Amino acid sequence: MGNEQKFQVRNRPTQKRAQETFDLILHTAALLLEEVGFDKLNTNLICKHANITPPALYRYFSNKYSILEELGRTLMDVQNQSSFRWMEEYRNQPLEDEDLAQLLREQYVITKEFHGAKWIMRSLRSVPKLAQVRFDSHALMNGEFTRWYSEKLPDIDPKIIERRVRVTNEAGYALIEMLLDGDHDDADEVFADAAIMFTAF
Amino acid sequence: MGNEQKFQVRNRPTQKRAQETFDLILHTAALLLEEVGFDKLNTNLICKHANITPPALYRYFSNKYSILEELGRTLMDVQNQSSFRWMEEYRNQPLEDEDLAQLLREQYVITKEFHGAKWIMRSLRSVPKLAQVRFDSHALMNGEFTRWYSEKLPDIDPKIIERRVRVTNEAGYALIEMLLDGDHDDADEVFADAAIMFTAF
DNA sequence: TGTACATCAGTGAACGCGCGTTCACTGATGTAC
DNA sequence: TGTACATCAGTGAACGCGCGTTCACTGATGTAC
Repeated sequence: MGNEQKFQVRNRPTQKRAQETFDLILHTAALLLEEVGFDKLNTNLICKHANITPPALYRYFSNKYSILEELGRTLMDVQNQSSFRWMEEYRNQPLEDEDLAQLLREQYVITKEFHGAKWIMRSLRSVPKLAQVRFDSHALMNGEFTRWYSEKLPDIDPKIIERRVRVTNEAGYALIEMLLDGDHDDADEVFADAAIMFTAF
Repeated sequence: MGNEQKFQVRNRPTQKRAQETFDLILHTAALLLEEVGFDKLNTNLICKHANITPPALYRYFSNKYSILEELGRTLMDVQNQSSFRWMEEYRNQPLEDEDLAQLLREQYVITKEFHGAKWIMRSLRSVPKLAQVRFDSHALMNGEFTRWYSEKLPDIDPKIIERRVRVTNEAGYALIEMLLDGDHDDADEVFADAAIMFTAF
């Protein structure tokens, strides 16, 4: 597909002023996502709120999808870094329910504090052009977790571990999205329950 | 909000011809969703494929959201009916892993066969105007499942049951969405694993 | 260290396409007598 | 049972708004000598 590149970042900024504009666009977009949601977000609106003109935005991003892609990569990256730290910490320890709950809680907090995260996660789900970002990230994390568990549980078939990691990760993300929707004031209990459920394996 | 009604069905058809057009629009939209996804779907496109003119569509639906809403309600309803049947069947029996796996599998099959279901579920997640459909349906099912489990487990705090039902239902839907994404050929095993996980409660 | 020049960054204004939406109309269906 | 009339269903054509996108330009930053 020759037009795939249309959804990548166009020019990475080089000068300091350019870097500021680049960041400003991403930051403004994230704030606007929180305010108006994904479908109402558009490039003109971002420009208006960022006090720049469309061609300035257009220099760096082809369209709103490429902005979302950039935000999505950043969010996934922040989440993944947290998982890596957790894996490192518990590499040589026995694992308990509470430890898993801790991981989920931390993911939740990180995501909650990331502007527009709710919408970013949703659009990574629902926009085909962005699905790749989510897919790559999940594939990476599933792989890492599978290796990590395999070290801990060398006598279990890695294929089974892989599948269960996939199931728990997917469920974990879904629960975080559920809680981000608001109206749920029992995040801690939900994660505690989920952790019990996950360690059932 | 005075414009809330804009996303409801406008006129329910009365005559036979009208009913056919109404159904044709929904059916065409569902097929198109499978083909082009949610963002590329629009009313003009639906009209073209259904061989009708825009005002004909507009007589019944205000816009693509109201079509999605109708499709969403229907899908949720079909899913829920299946859950009701399952609950009825196992009301007076002890529950085993395999029974839960059976429920999940049936939900999966039903959803898979419903045209455009993947996109319908996704848009119910990501479009705020449609979120209510999903919310209502989940609230209903969580309530029903909570009552059902409470009968079976009278000595457990209903509040805990409610939370765990919520967690498992949300996870269940997420797994179905994951599997609908394709590239996963191990649906049966995933559901078997999930059932083990869920019965851990 | 200053200046001349090249490149980078951003502006202002416009344009064209596609989408939702409407208007005035024709044709189809149902109903009263 | 037939006909006259009311209402329902759908057409054809157009329009206007908003969005993405571009063009020709000005101003800012970096660099070579």
